[in-house]
Amino acid sequence: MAKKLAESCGLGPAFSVIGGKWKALILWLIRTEPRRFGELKRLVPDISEKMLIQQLREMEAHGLVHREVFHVVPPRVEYSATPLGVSLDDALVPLAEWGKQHAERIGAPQAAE
Amino acid sequence: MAKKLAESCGLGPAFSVIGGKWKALILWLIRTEPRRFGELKRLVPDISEKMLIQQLREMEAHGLVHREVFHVVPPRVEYSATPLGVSLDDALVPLAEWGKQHAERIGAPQAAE
DNA sequence: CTCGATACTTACGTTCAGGTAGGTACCTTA
DNA sequence: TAAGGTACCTACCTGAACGTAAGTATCGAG
Repeated sequence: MAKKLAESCGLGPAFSVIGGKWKALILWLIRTEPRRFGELKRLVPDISEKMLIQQLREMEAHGLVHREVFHVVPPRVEYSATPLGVSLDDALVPLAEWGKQHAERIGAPQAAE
Repeated sequence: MAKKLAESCGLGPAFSVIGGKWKALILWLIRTEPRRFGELKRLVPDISEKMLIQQLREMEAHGLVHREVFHVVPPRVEYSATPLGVSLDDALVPLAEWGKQHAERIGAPQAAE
């Protein structure tokens, strides 16, 4: 299969883990500090709760995200980046830089601030 | 439209340009040397002709790929990476490295408590 | 005058990521 | 009793991405 080829450049595994519409953004947001579920919802208002949970669960299964539950009166759950998650985010930086530099040249679907 | 997301981390534009199943692989293949259409077909046997042409055209429109036609007896078309394409491929390298290093860990995701 | 090789093009079908809308369970405050 | 906040879960639906298969045009070889 072509997978051999794809894996030869390592992008296959990487994309399988940060691919999709939201994961990179979520990882970026929890990279510096733990975030609560509702906090992430507010930070990414366009995401549905279903997608948010789904992406978080997948990233947790991949070892990128740590989930910590506090059994307190109003439920409290915090998501944070694991070392693996941080390393992935680091690997994403050059790509993000490239995107920033060439955003205009591309018909960027990126909302300006 | 989602504004701010102050962390508009440039990944949007980047992903819009190398996202999808095949583009990164194609870029990788034409990065070092020009490749003919049929050659790419052979190098990526799992891709359909339709997808190959489609991805190449989109990348050409984004300025990542240069297309050169030779009006010869059996038609000959060569695709090569533009400087922009090369710069994108460079930005992809750390991600590819990450993918290589953690390929196995991802293949077998473990849920730890 | 058909065959194979080139590089596409087109119509149609399927799959799946992502979106919508509602519900659950718990506790607190009033 | 009811409203409101937390963090989820579930079924259903849509649309774009992706795939399949066939057709087009040109030419030289046989």
